[in-house]
Amino acid sequence: MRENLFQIMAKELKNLTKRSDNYSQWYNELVVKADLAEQSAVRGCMVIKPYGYAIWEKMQHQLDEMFKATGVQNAYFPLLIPKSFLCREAEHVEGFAKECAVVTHYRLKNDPEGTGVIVDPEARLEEELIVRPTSETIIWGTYKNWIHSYRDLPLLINQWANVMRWEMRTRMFLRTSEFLWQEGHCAHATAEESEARTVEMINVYADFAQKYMAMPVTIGVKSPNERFAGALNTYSIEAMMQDGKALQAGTSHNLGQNFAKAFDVTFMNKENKPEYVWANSWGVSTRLMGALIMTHSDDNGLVLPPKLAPIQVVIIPIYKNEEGLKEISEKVLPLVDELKKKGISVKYDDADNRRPGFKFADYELKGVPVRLALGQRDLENGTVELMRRDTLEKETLPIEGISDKIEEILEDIQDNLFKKALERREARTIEVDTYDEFKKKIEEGVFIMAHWDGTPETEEKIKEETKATIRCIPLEGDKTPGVCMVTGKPSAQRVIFARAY
RNA sequence: CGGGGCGUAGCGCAGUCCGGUAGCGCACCUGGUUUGGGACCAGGUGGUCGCAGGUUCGAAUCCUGUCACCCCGACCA
Repeated sequence: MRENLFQIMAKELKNLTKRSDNYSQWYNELVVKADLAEQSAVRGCMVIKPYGYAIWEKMQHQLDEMFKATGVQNAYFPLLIPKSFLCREAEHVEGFAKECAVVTHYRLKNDPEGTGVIVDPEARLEEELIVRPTSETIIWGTYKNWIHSYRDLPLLINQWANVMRWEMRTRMFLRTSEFLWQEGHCAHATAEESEARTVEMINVYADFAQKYMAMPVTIGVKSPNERFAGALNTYSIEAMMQDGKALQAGTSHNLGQNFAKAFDVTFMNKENKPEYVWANSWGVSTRLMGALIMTHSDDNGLVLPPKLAPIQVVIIPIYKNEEGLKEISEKVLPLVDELKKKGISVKYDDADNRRPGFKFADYELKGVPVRLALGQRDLENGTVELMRRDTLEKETLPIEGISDKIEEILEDIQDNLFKKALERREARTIEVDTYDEFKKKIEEGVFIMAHWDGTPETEEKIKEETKATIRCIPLEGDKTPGVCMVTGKPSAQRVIFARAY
């Protein structure tokens, strides 16, 4: 018989590093039990529940501010893309064709041979519509009408939207059929400007990941095999999950003039000559939620960095009767106000239908960074019990000045989570020089820095034999040349190999 | 699309081999006692056993078909 999450976690999943076998089960249960999301009735889709969505909203809000600081504006484009649009860019359509949902009809009718409704065969669309898997095509189809002169550039637009990719296999947050994301689409007058924008945005993502999600990432260039369909070049941020697998957390693509040519987007330059514009696109998705969960969580549940926690502090009263609760509330309510004035989101959970022990476990499961507990004993001593979610350490502190202390601890938790994740990644990143050693080490769940001859064939061979791919060619760090571990041909620098989600 | 698994109460499952009153835990409702780490006692509500056929006096159980979902592959900016 199946016990509850905690028993399962305790029994089967005690050691994080040994988790890889059951990792996906652990992850799924965590998403469901922490009340973030659940599988929907629609194949491969999920229902994001209020608590999960609150985290996403915090991410959105922060990203939006960062985008706007670079001059980007928000807009919105249609969900449905005419099939002919999608086909304009050859590589692009090839990359997405296998996973597109298609709208073919616009009407239903009563089933003449029974109850219920059927698709009305009379109502077939002349041209099928594709549910957007990404919006490059519809957006460049639109930009054609927006861009005429060099004075219209740069055009810096972002949209928050849902997209659909009919993936064969799905996993909550990491790869769902429908997902929420933002996609930025910029048009520039020169190749240099467009490249600079592409790099700027991957840096924004890296900043966000590290400062807000407390998740260390490596910025790098994708190998040709992993490049976005229709791009000249793809930059990505790559993160390591607790099982040592890699997760691509955000991408920024330099599209060159491919889409401008496909959609005939030109502008008059200062010399009054027509030129194709230079394009880039960049996006992050609800996959970041998955990354957040898999980077920090432990067997007690979610662990949220304070900067993204919908509830940063929860206060739980411990009392015997209504009188007791009243006394505690008198002490707690001014503290709640004080914390709110500092901009800290705080929940005072005085619901009397749950016992304190239940609440403790429940808020741990939800990843609330700081918990205060206040009972009769504390009232007498002028103290409060504080527990921090990252270390699970409890201490009893004077209630006097506790709000300053909390502010401090929240910052410390944020830093500590990043530090822990960084240490883990460093401990599990190794340099390897022979293919034999590579094959052995890759089984352990590590990032391997190795030399590669730069050819798709070699990468393909490694992928087939080891399931590891090149996550990225890091922009920073060691640039010492060497020889490819497989072919012995020259290599410009080490690249990151790992198994990926 | 291959290989494996599963479908029984809101959730998690037993029962299927060997056909014979539809079960358990959690949740929910009522009452009481509780409340410093997921409370306890008593009582109660809740089911076309995925769907469709077939065999049988009788099917959750056997047979045929079909549809979901999950895991492992293939696929995946």
